[in-house]
Amino acid sequence: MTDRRTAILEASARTIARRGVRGLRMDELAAEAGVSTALVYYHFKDRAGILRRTLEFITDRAGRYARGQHDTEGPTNPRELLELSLLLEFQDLPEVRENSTAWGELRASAIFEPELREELAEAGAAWIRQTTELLALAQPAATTAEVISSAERLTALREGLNARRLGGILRPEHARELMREAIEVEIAHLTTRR
Amino acid sequence: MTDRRTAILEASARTIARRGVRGLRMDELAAEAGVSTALVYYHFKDRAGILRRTLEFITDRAGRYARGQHDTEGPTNPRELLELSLLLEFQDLPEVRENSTAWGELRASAIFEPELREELAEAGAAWIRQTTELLALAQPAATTAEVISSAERLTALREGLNARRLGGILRPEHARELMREAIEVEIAHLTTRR
DNA sequence: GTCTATACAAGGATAGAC
DNA sequence: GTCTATCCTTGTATAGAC
Repeated sequence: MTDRRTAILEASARTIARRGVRGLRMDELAAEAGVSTALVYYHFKDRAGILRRTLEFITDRAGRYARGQHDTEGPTNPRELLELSLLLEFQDLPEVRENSTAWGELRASAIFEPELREELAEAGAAWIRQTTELLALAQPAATTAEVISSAERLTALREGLNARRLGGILRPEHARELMREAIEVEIAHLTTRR
Repeated sequence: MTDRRTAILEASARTIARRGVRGLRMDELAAEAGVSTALVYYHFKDRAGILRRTLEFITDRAGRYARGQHDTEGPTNPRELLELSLLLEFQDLPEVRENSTAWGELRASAIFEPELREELAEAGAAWIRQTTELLALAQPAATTAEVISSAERLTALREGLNARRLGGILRPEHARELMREAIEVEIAHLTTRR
């Protein structure tokens, strides 16, 4: 593959997705990456360091992945782009699932690891921004404030549904369906308003 | 207070809310409860045991708390009861905050601790049931299927908003506002339908 | 940059007395 | 039921050679 550093980050995402943040062991991570534990420390200083960098890595990868989708599918209308972007996470592709599992784990653990919070807040804000833009395109008549509120609800719902799906108490198809309906409901709300 | 066993469970909820599941240390828990570590093991067998029982304890306490609210506020209409029940978690009372922080933590860790999943799924289902009932009362004309979907979205949104609030990237008042609007939007949706 | 070997701390769990 | 004392596994981190 690429350089060792990247290999370690990939291994970290994979391991976190499989065992959780609490279950991430430095030696296991090293083995997964095919390097020695010492090298992990050389590149990332300590455990907190890999966590921070892994969150960064996952965020970037999710962004790349989402952008890739948009390009492949060709130009479509805002409404369809919105669905595409909000439903992406619920696809049952291994890579997507790994990313969102790891993401969910890191998000949860950020509550008690202040170091991760800034990165996390930024990623969350970016999601809201992107959703707001697409919603505004889909429904130009609506107030900015209302569009933002809708975007906040949709992204928060997405995370809530994802948490349930990862917990195994909600099937992916059902999550997708609920998400799709929510988009419909919010757009209808923005339409009928005044 | 009551018996030691309960004291340990209370201490566990408190400690998980403060340090997270990952940060829960048997000796710290024991100290918090004012007992020896050995006693914790005597009552709960092992670490997984306290986690399981703490989840159970928190679920019960949340239920008691919610019911208490309803009684105190006196009989109101379904719509108001619905708001009350869905907004309860976002109040900034220490006890409520502790409960929902610990709950969020346990939910997140359940992904990797199958033992917790059953309990968790049941609690989630109970929330959906209760919300469905209140929604159906508030909007008797709607289809059962549609009401259930709305309830699923509202409860998932509640969890998503709560995760953000706990992560410190969403203020409680704003969470409440978004939740309140979501109820409005969903009820409007159920009304206009056919 | 990368490895082998190892020090060292932390934390889960139990034995045995009261 | 409850405590004191302690064991011992597991896991983080570093020293030092290549």
